[in-house]
Amino acid sequence: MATDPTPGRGRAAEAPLRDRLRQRGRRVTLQREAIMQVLRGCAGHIAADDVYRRLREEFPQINRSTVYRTLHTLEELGLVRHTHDETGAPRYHHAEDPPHVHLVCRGCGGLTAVDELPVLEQLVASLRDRYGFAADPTHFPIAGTCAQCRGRRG
Amino acid sequence: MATDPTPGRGRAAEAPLRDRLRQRGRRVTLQREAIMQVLRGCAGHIAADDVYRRLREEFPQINRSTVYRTLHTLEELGLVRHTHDETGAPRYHHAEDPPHVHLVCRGCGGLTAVDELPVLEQLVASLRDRYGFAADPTHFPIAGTCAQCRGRRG
DNA sequence: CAACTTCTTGCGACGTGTTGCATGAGGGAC
DNA sequence: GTCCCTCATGCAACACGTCGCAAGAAGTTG
Repeated sequence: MATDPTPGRGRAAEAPLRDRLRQRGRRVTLQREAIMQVLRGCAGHIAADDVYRRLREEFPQINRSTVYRTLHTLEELGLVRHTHDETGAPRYHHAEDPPHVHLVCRGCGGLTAVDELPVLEQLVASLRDRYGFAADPTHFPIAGTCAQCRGRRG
Repeated sequence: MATDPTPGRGRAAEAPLRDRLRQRGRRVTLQREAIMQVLRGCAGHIAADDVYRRLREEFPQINRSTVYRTLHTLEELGLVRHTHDETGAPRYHHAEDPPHVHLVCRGCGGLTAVDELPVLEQLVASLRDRYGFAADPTHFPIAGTCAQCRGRRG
């Protein structure tokens, strides 16, 4: 891939990737830049295979395992994170996306995003006090049954 | 459901399966009984594919998709449940196993089982009040970093 | 017990994710 | 620019999980 001349997404955004790769003795490759580009241009969460499919349109020779391995690498570098959807499948997102918790209904599959919940912070504090455990409650969703599905049958 | 008076694993334990299947117009098959038997004889959580592998020793002709479909069926009947491990992969267990939450460390993979945590109940109550959402905090683990891994690098 | 209905199973193919290995490319030294 | 070392990529094969379909079996009716 050539460098990106587009005005919308400035090339300055690519610096963190190059810097972090070099800091750790890893290499800067076209594939890594392209994959990071997809994550940057993606509003919410995205499945690894969707990243692969998007890239194939532009780079038909790119390999699935390169995409999967690169996502792990970018996560190690702290540029990308993943959470899990309602089935437990991984979903990737840019590391700077604001954190939030998902409530997922096992009846209808409905999703609710929760940005703030004081009790959640109390839970995190309690786990830190009792177990020395630094919890990240955004990594997995919280499963349950939504109001509508509760009303419907139980 | 009939109570099971057998101390070991008596055949009375099979009655709930047959009853529930018939109640819903589903059929009683050897495969279903064998799969339920594996879950009953399994202390903790088990991967679907491990159920399959165990059954193959006794029933070499059994098919992988039968096992997967049957686990879903047994879950519909309320006899089996699944949670998710630290990678998000499903883990099955007998429905009567006592519920608990898993803390999973993303550094070392270490697991801590939490039986009681008052703040967790407050969280469940809060989600019910604010969203009408009946949360099951045992379904997904809580990801984070354990005390040792925090000390090591962070 | 024989016929019939329809649920279940086994099979094959596919989707998503991982791994081992040979080839290819990044980047440092000169 | 060239050499060289090592990392990264592409490929092929595998592991786990799902789906559509035809054959088989559970259970019902007479």
